[in-house]
Amino acid sequence: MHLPEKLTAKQERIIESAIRLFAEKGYSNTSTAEIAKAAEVSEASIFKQYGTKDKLLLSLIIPCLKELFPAMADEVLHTVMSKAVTFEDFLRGFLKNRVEFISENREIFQVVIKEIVYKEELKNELLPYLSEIVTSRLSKVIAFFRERGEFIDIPADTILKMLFTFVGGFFVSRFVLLNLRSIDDREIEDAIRFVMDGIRK
Amino acid sequence: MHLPEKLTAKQERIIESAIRLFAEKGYSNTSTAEIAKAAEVSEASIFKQYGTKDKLLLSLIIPCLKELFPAMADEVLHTVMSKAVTFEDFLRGFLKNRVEFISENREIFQVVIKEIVYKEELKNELLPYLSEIVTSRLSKVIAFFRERGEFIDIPADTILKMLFTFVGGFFVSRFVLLNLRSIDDREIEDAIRFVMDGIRK
Amino acid sequence: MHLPEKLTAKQERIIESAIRLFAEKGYSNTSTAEIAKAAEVSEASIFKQYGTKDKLLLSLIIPCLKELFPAMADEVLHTVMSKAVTFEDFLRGFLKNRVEFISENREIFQVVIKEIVYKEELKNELLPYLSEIVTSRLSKVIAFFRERGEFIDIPADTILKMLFTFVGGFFVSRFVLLNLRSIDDREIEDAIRFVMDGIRK
Amino acid sequence: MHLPEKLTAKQERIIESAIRLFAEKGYSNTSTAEIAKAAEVSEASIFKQYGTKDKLLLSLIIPCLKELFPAMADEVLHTVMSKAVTFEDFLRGFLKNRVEFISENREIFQVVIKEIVYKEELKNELLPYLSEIVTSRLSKVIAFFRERGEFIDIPADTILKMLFTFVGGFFVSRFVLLNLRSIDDREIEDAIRFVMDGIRK
DNA sequence: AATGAATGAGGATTCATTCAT
DNA sequence: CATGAATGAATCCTCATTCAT
Repeated sequence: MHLPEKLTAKQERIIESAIRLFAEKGYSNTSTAEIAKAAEVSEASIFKQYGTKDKLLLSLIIPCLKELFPAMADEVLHTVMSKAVTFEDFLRGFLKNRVEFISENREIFQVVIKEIVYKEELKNELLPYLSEIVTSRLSKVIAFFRERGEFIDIPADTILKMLFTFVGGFFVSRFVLLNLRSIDDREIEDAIRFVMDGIRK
Repeated sequence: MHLPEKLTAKQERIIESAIRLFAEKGYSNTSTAEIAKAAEVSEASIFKQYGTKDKLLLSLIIPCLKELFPAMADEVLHTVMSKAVTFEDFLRGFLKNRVEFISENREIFQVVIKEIVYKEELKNELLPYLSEIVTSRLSKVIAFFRERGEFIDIPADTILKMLFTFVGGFFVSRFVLLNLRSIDDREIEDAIRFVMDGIRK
Repeated sequence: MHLPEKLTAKQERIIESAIRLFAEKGYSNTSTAEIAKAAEVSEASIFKQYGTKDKLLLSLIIPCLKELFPAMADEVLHTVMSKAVTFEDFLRGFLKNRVEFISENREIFQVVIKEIVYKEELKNELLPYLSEIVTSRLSKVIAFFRERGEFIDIPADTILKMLFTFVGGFFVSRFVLLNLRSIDDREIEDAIRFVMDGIRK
Repeated sequence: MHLPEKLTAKQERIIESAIRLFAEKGYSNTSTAEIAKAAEVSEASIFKQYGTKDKLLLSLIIPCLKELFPAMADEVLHTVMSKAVTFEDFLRGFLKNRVEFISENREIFQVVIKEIVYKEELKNELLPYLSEIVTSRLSKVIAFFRERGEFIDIPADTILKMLFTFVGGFFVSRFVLLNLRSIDDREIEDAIRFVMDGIRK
C-alpha cells in the first residue's frame, strides 16, 4: 500500500495501530484514546495529523480502495487479453493477483469491508463509484471473451453480476469472516472450477 | 418472526424502533436515547425490559438466527428430499423460501449481518454454532444428491463451501449492500443456472 | 427574573452557579466542569437540561433581556405620560425603576453586557432587535415631551442617541465596570441634572 | 501607535493578525493556532517572541493604553489651558483628538475595551491605574475651568464622573458596539451641546 | 531565527445505566 | 409499571506550550 511517504516513526505507529484496531473491533468501537495508547503517542498527535477520527479512517481506506479495484485496470487487463489465454486463465490470474494483494493488506481490507457494510453513509458514497469502476473495466473483459464464444448464452451483465457475487463472497468470507491469512491454490482452483462449470455433472 | 408473544404496544414500539435504527445506522451508532425517542417511551423503560443495550440486540438477533438457519431443517429438508426432486429443484425451493423469509425480515437480517461482520466478539460466538448447524444439515442434503450422481466429481464439502460462498454473497449483496426489498424470480433462475452449470459454454 | 418554574433544587443550583461564574469570569472563560462543580451536580445534568453550553447562556440571557428592555413598555410609559409629569420626572422614575431592576439582577446584567460586547455573533443578533425596541418605545416618549416644548431645539433622535449613550454608560460603568451593588439617589439626581441641564453655567 | 520599532515582517504579521482576530472574536475565542495561520508563521514563532498568549495580549494592549489615556497629558492639557479657550473648546479639541486616535487604532481599542469588560482580572489591574491617571489629569482641567466660573455649581468630581460616563459611553457605543470607522463632526457637536447644556429648553 | 512534531491538560458533549417516585 | 432526574465514565477534539533540529 502506497501511503504518504515521510511519516515519522510515531506517525507510522498511529496508522498501524488504527488499522489493527479498526480491523479487529470496527471503527465505531475503537476510541481515539485506544489508538493513541496502542501507538504510544498522545491523542493530540492523532488529531494534529488527521483532524478528525473520520479523516483518519478515510486516509486508511482510500489508498486501499484505489489499489484494490483499479489496480486490475489497464495494465493487467490488456496484457492478459492480448495473450492467447482463455477466460479461465484470466480468472486464475486475477484471483491469484487479488488474493496476494489482500493477503498483504488483510487488515485494511477488513476495515474497508466492515465499514462499507456498516456505515450507510460511506457505503452510499463508495458503492456507486466502485460499481462503476468494476463494471466499466470488467465488462470489457467479459465482452472480449464472450465474443470468443467462451461463455454460455446468457447476458454479459448477468455473468458480471454472478461473478461479482461469488468473488465478493469468496474474498469476504475467507478474509473477513474467517480471518484467514491467505487462500491456497487448491481452493482457488475449486473456485475457478465452480465458476466455470458449476456443480452439475 | 416469532418474537416472544404478548408484547405490549410499548414493547413492540421499542423493538420496531431498535430494529429500524440498528439496521440503518448500526448498533454502535445508535444510542438508547434515540431508540427511546423513536419508540416514544422513556429510556428507563428499555432498560427495565432488556437490562442492557446488548441484551436488547441479542433479543432481536437470536430469534432471527433461529429461523434463518435451522428453519431449513428437518421439516423442509426431509419433505424436499423425500420427493423425487433434483438438486436444482431443491435449490430453487430453498432460495425462494429464504428470499421470502429475508424479504419479510429484511431489517433484522441487515442487523444480523452487520453485527456479525462488525463485532469480532459476536462473530466468534455465532460463527462456529451457525457453521455447525448449516454444515450438519446441508451436508446430508449434499450427500443425498451426490449419491444420486447429480454432482461432478468433487468432494462434498467443497461443494458445500462453494454453495455457501455464493449463496451468502447473493443474499448479503442484494439485501444488505443494495438494500433491495426482494429478489425476483428471474435473478433466482440466473443464480441457479450459475450454480448448476457455471459460465463456460 | 421570571425563569421557568418547577426547577428542581439541582437545576436551580445550575443556573445560579452559571450566572455567578459567567458574570465573574465571562462565558468563554468558564468551563461546564466548573459550573457543575459549583452547582454540585454532574456535567451530564447540565447538558441533559440545556443541550449545549450556548443554550445555557441564552436561557439565562433572554429572560433578562425581555425584562430589561420591554419592561419599560406600555404599562410604565402610559401611566407616566398620562400623569401631568415633566420629562425630568419621567426620567427619574425610569432611572430608579431600572436601577432597582438591575440591582436585583446585577449578575445577569453583567453577563448580558459582557457577552454583547464580547461575542460579535450574539451582538449582531441582539443589537438590531434591542435597538428597535428601545427606539420604538422611547421615541414616543421623546416626541410626547418634545411637543410639550420641554426640550431644546434638536432632533428627537439626536436626543434619543445622547440619552441612550449616557444612560448606557451610566449603568454599564456602575454595575459592570465598578461592580456596584446599586446606585444611590444622590447619584441619580446628579445624572438627571446632567442630562437636563448639562454642565455649563 | 508606537509599538516597539524594528519589527521584522513576520513579527508585524503576528501582531496585525492577533489584533484583528482578538478584536473580532475576543482573546478567549482566538487560538494561537489561528493567529499563526493568519500571520503565516509557525505557532512556535509566536511563543518564541512573546512567551505566552497572555503576554502577546498585553504587548498589544499596553502601548495602546499608554497613548489612549495619558496622551492627553501634559502637552495637550497645558497648551489647551494656556490658550484663552472655553471648556467647550477644550472638550471639542479633546473629543476630536481622541476620535482621530481611536479611528486609527480602532481594532486595538476594541480589544482593550472588550478585555477590560471581560476579564475581571485585567480590569482589576488596569482600572485603578487608569482611573488614577484620568482623574489626576482631568481634575486639574476641571478645576481650571471651574474657577473661571464656566460650570454650574456642582462638585468638580461629580462633573468628572458625568463626563467620564458620557464620553466613555460615546466611544464604546460607536467604536465597539456599532463598530463605526469614525465619528463625524456633526455628532461630535451634538455630544458637546449635550454635555454643555443638556436637553432642557 | 524558525519550525515541524509532539503533548498534558482540559474542553464540550454523549452514553448506557440507575433509582426514587 | 413507567418515568423524569441524575450521573460516572468515556468520547472526540482543542489548546497553549515545549523542544529538538
